[in-house]
Order: sequence, then C-alpha cells, then structure tokens
Amino acid sequence: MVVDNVPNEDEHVNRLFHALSDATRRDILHRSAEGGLSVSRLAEDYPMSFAAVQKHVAVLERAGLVSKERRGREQLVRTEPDAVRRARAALDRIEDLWRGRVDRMSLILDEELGA
Amino acid sequence: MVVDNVPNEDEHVNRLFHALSDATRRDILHRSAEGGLSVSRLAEDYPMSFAAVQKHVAVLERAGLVSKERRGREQLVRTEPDAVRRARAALDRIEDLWRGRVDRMSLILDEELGA
DNA sequence: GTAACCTACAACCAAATGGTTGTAGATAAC
DNA sequence: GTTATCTACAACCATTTGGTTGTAGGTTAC
Repeated sequence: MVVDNVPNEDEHVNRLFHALSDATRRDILHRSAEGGLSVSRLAEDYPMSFAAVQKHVAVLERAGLVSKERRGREQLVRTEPDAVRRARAALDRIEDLWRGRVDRMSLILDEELGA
Repeated sequence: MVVDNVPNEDEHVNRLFHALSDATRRDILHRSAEGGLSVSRLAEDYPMSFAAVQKHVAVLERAGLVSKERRGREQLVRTEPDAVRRARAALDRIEDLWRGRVDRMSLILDEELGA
C-alpha cells in the first residue's frame, strides 16, 4: 500500500491546477494576495452561501495556495506565493519542452524522477 | 442575457486549468509537444481504454491546449504553445499582485530603515 | 450573562467528471 | 473486396464537485 496521506508530486500538481480552475477561487486568490481577509469578509462579495465560499477556501488550502491564520473569532486568509510559483514551474516544464530546450529538460526530468 | 456560446475569458481560463489538473493530460501535453502523435499511439502508454484517452485529448482540445490534424486515418495531436502561455499569464497576474504587495512592503521598510 | 458574529462541519442534492463497453464510419493493408 | 486499424460517439455507471440548509462551538460586544 502506498502511503497516500503524503501525496506525491502529481497529486499535488493536480490539486494546484484544480484549485485554479474556478473563477471564484481565482478571485479569492487575488483578493487574499493583498492582505489578510476573513472568510466572511470574502464571502460577502460572491453570489453564494458562506458555506460555499468556505469550501472554496478549503480547496485552495488543500492545494497549498492559501493559508489561514486565526485572529480572534475570525480566520484570515492569505495566499501563499510559493504555491503560485510551483504552478508556474509546472507550466514552464511544458513550455520548455515545446521550445525544444532538451538540455534544461533532462535536468528537470532528473529532478522529477528523484534521481 | 450574456451570450455564452462565445465563452468569456473566465470560462476559457477555467477550461485551461481544468485541463491541466490531470496527470494523464499533462503527460499527453508533454508528449505531444515533441511532435505529432496519433491518438492511438498516445493511448498505448496509459492504463485505460482508447476511448478514455480520446476524452482526455478532447478536454485538452476544448481548452485550446492541443489541436488535431488529420493525416490519413490517424489524427495527429500537437500542443498549442500559445495556450500554455495564456495559462502562465493568468498565474502571472496573481503573482504580480503578490509581488506588488511585497514591493510596497519593502518600500516601506526602506523608508523606515533608511530615513 | 446574553446576544450577535465567525467558523466548522454534516447531510443532502444536481450536475459534471472519468472511466467503461459497444457501435459505426473512414482509411490503409493485403 | 475483405480485413484490420484508427477514430468518433453514444449510453451507461460510480465518484467527485459545487452548491444548499441546518446544527453546533467559540469569540466578541453589550
């Protein structure tokens, strides 16, 4: 049995892009990049229930794109720039392949295969 | 009423990231970046039916990430670099926002420490 | 203390997703 | 011409997703 509470890299990238595939979640990312917004504050601006926004934040959190910090009774959401950069790196790998940068590619492959 | 058979930008980005949120599809992208592979050729290497791979290619195609070119009885798949770049641009917007915040912060820090 | 607010989480539901098998149409090979 | 190959697409199924409402616990305000 594979230990899958320690997700592998593929699963992590899956979650990253899945989290980014929803306009509400991308908007939450944008707004939370500015500073710490509470979940209910975020929820005010979307045409859906508080619980729905809470779920969107949870998806972003599982993807590592945001983290939450408790302050009093509210939970402040802030985006994690490292995760955004990881997503970009995944796209870079695809783009590099297209450009035929085989040299950089083999380096990256080594990385990915853990060799 | 919004004309929505002409998908707006959000919908397009949704499809882009959704297409990227699956490891099989990312692998197809990687392999199709090298050159034109037929769908059945692609399908050989995945532990699923031909129809399943066909669906994955369709998802990539709807996202604009690949295009198909008929050659004889086979359909050659090749990745569209422009779409990959569009996805990166969406991430760049998020990252820019964050970087903007950091720049402002370092500015403030500079002021405080330097003045 | 009580009321109001913020969050967590469960239960439920419709729709989308990711897979399957099966059928059918074109093209290539023999 | 027949057969094999490649693709398209429909129908079906289990699971996930994205939304809802409802309940409960913690924190702040009065």
